Amino acid sequence: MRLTSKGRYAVSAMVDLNNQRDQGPITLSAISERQYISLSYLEQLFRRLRESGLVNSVRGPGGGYLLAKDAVDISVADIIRAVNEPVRTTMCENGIRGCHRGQRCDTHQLWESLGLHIYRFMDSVSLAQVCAKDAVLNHIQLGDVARYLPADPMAEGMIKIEAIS
Amino acid sequence: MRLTSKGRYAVSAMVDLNNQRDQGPITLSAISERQYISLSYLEQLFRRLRESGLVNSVRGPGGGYLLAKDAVDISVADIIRAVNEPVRTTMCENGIRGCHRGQRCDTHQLWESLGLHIYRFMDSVSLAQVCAKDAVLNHIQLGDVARYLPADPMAEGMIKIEAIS
DNA sequence: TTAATTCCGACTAATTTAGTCAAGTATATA
DNA sequence: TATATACTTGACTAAATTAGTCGGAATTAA
Repeated sequence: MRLTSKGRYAVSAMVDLNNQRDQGPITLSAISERQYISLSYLEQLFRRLRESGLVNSVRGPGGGYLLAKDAVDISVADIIRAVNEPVRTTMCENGIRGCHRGQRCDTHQLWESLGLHIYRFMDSVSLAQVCAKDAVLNHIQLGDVARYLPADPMAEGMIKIEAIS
Repeated sequence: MRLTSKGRYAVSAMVDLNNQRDQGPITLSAISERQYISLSYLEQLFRRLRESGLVNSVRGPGGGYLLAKDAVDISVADIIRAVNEPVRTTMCENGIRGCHRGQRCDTHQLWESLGLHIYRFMDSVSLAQVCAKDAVLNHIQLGDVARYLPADPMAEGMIKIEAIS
């Protein structure tokens, strides 16, 4: 999980796309103007968003981009994952096994787990939640981070998140 | 909040430091060997960790680094924040007000809020939690992400996290 | 005094981010 | 059909960040 301004750009663009979803296909130049992101850079980002199945494209005049699914089914993590390269594991050559110099990297699983947590958290925030607050309050309330649940509750213990205020 | 392998290195080093805390000051070369991080790069990272008050240094032979506070009082976010440059806000020139070209950047507060969430989550995981599981299971259980609370519960609503399994 | 070790600044290389450019291809519409 | 619109693609560049390297200076235990 990488978190840089690249992901920020992508999230901003997707928010824009969803906010304008009644207008039919949205052109990148329109997004470019509203979000102050260069058209060419948006082209790069949307190539990836399309390849990840998050947006559909319509070519020709009147064309543009549309969300491929409902905003409640798109998480912030989906968007960030789409535009980022897969994380380069600098410390470990292979995946979860066999770390470099033939020795076990004893912090590998540790970071894997921590990364998983962050990932799940980001996956718990949907584009719809982000957009709703953007439109209404321009601000996300903590209480709206609905549920933060592991894919298999039995596997690793389970956390319940409740808004209590 | 930026999340790259730089932060990973720093967290790994801090985990190592805490795991060896009974041994007195720990030299960077020892950490370098155990964690496969170059000594010079560790020097860069520890300069920042020291400036942020997360570690104390002891110079001269027998010297090295020690955690400046108890591991329960150091969050993963503290560590990552320490080694990273302050985030460059590419889209907005000033802080929370006055975005570029004189116009209001309508996704600024949005991302501020989302970033705040991620931040708080990372702040809820302490080095001690990370280390405990590293030593025993080499794995963090979800149920151990103890509390995820805003600094001022009244300000923005409040979330309670409970392990329920 | 000597060796171990942190401290510090300047430098470099690799990678990623951000952005440009110059072509294409598809298609609605005049 | 012609044309303008808009996506698609690949190659390229510049800036920033990451991940180091290097050489020395300061500190201090032995």
